[in-house]
Amino acid sequence: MKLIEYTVQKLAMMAGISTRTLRYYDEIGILKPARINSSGYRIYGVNEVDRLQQILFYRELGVSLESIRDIVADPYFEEVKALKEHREKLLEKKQHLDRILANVDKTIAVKEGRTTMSDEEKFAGFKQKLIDDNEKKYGKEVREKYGNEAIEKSNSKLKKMNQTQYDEITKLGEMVLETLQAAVLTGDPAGELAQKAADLHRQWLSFYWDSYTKEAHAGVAQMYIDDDRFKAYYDKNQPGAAEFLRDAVFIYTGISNILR
Amino acid sequence: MKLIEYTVQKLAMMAGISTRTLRYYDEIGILKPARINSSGYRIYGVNEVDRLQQILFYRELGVSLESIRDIVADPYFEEVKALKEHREKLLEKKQHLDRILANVDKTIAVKEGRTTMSDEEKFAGFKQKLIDDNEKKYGKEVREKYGNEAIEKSNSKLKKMNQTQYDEITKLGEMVLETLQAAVLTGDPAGELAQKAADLHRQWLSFYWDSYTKEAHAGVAQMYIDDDRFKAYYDKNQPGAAEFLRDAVFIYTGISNILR
DNA sequence: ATTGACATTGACGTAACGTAAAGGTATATA
DNA sequence: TATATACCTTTACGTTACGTCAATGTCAAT
Repeated sequence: MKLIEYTVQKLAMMAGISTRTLRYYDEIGILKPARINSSGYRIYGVNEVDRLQQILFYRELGVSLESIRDIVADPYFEEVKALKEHREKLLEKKQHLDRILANVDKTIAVKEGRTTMSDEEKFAGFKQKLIDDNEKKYGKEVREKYGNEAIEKSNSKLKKMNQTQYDEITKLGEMVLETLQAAVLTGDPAGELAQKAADLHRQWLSFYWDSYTKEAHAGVAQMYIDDDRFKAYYDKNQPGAAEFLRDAVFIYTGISNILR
Repeated sequence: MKLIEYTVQKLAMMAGISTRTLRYYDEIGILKPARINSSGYRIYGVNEVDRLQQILFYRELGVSLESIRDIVADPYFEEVKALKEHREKLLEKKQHLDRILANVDKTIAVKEGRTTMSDEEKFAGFKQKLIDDNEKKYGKEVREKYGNEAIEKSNSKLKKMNQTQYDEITKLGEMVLETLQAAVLTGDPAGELAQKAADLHRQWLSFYWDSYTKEAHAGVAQMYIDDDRFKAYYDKNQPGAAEFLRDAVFIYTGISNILR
């Protein structure tokens, strides 16, 4: 069995990256060479090839190099599990592209006079970060407002979150919006769809909160009505959506009219 | 008809970007506000909404802001045509994701012991830029070596190339490689597949050259054999691929043995 | 010995913003 | 009218992930 080794140019060319990138990766400790030969050259082996592959998968998914380093250097890093997560995330990325493609198609239809489109709709597919950004910005304010101690601990939990979990939140946030939109059309906040939206909303919030309580959930939902920033956001696509979500959550939690 | 206007936060929130991004886009001239009100606030209108949408489509495709500015600011910019190009490029991006997904799937199979994979294969999907990078690096050298005057003009043509055309080259380069690999298996440089590879190769080169000549084409193919950089690159996946491509091109051009 | 390809380190620069400070403006409320 | 809050501005510094270049050492072929 011949031991295959690569210098920087060979590995870079094989992987489709620059030699500069390999040196940078050595420098920041994300991909160290197997050894340094007597001339001072970096020599990479099969283990480094496999790690570079993983790095490139994560990079493709937009993960920062710092995060990638923390992930792949973990002694408990499980390669196959990571690969399966890559797979999921890549499929989500494809769905994201589909949403943008749908946007392009609709925009073409608009320009050709076949249909119309709100200014909001023109940015469909570009806003997935918005909902969780809102929670990041206002979540603390909610907790201060409603004085729930369990929720106060959410900052430490948020910091432990890696990119994969972050993406999970993104997906959940989208599902909340989509389900909510469909549920509003039913007009029934106690109905199956509305209760599903409320449950998804709970799941989404649970990423930020160390522990979940129905009171806090209901409090957040009420804030959507009381606070024009949230109300405007949810109502932009569908008038009444914020109020509907509030009603659905009240029914879901069994808590209503207490917070007014 | 009420005239809709947006300040930075409203437009940014709607588009899923930051207010900082909008100010930056104003600064670099890619998206100027419709007007500045008496307080000095940026006010955007429907035209700016549409332009921002186009900017975000291009950004999604990885086009630099400088290029985007040149494209959208062109008086002859055709919106619908651009949208249709976005569509094509997005579909290609999906195909790129499919290649990476296939790579992930195969890598999982390897780790689970179901199949094997070369080091080269481990980077499938990450190398689309490599071939045209090679031409960029060595193309001028070829022209100096063979003294073809028509080819000397390729620098000016290359500079006029926009991102869409650049991506077109990428796609063609891939097709050359794929077709070449299949053709080598036939063992017949005069066969249909081999001649297709030679033709794709010609198309790819034609992006760089103002005018095509058979002599220059044959010269490049011969260089693949004479120059270890090219030979090593093409032979890495399949031993003999560089020589096979040389033979196929000689037959395609009807020029052989002249350049030796 | 010479030449060309490949390696090293060190260093500067860049694209595309994120973040923060200082200060002005708009709006609602007491 | 005063105050508080949200929003706006400009200025300026910092960050991430490299690209580019210079100076110099190493390897292999002639």
